[in-house]
Amino acid sequence: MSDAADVLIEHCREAGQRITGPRRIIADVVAKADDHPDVTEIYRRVAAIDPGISLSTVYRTLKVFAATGLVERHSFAGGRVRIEPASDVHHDHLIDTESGAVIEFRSEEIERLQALVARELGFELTGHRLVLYGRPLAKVERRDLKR
Amino acid sequence: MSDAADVLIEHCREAGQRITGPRRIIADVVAKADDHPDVTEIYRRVAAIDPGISLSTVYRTLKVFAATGLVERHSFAGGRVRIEPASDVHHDHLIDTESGAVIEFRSEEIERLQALVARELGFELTGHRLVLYGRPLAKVERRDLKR
DNA sequence: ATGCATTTGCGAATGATTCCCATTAAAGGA
DNA sequence: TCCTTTAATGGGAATCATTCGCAAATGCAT
Repeated sequence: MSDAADVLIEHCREAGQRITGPRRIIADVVAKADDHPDVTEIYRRVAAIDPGISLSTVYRTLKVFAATGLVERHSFAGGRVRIEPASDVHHDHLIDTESGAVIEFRSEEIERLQALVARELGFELTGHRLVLYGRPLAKVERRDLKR
Repeated sequence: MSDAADVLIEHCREAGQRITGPRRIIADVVAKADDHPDVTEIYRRVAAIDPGISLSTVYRTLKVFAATGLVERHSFAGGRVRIEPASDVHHDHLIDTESGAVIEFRSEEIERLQALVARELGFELTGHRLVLYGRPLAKVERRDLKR
């Protein structure tokens, strides 16, 4: 049981949620995940620890965790939702279109511009979702990397 | 049958696709849509013109149009795909979290920064998806709208 | 007009996610 | 520690969007 999982559990308790066996295990799996797994994959990992835990419970628990802000639910490419433990520092994602790998990044400038754009349109920015899709540059192409 | 629909049809023909009755109607409906309807909504509008057209055909045709670059398929909030006729000028979307309305916008600066960020990470930006979520500012709140 | 490959319609199939509900198990107090 | 209350669980059915399979219909080049 990792420290990060303990943090999840603790927040969960503070949110008035019961701390159950399944939730401990799901928290543990999610806390350890650094690869944005989908729900089915989380279910697999959970089932590897306790095969008795149902898919329904995984879905429900993830929803609870998400509502409490403990995990984020992304829907990158069409279809299934992918999960990542919430981190205090917000970040966006870049998807390697060749390997499917998910790279995290953060750009203060983009963040700032988004809020600005929203305000110009008459809105208070309450959230956003930015996903970049890119093809890895060959080494030779990187030579003229500016800035 | 609008001009825009004719353009769709023409491109479709150039792409080696057969121009059928259903496709004409779907092209017409899509070309007229300025509200990012989902597939079911398009089906409703199509069926209002020719009730014989099946939902499958709508799905298939939209996929063909999308593959040919004639329409874009977004998946904003969880679940269903939403359609919009492709325009030559790229834009992103802001969702009014209170009404669900979709507002289009374009920010050259954000576009530029995205490409820059991607390059810094070692990628050539091939696409992106940016959705802002915002709450409409009350009139009184807008008074100090900067810039 | 004719032949043939594409499309279509319709219903069944899929896949992800949610719902229902009887059973089980936390949490808090006696 | 032992109840009581109430939320959580398991598992299967239900839902929703989307895709498939295939026989019948229809564009389009000849």
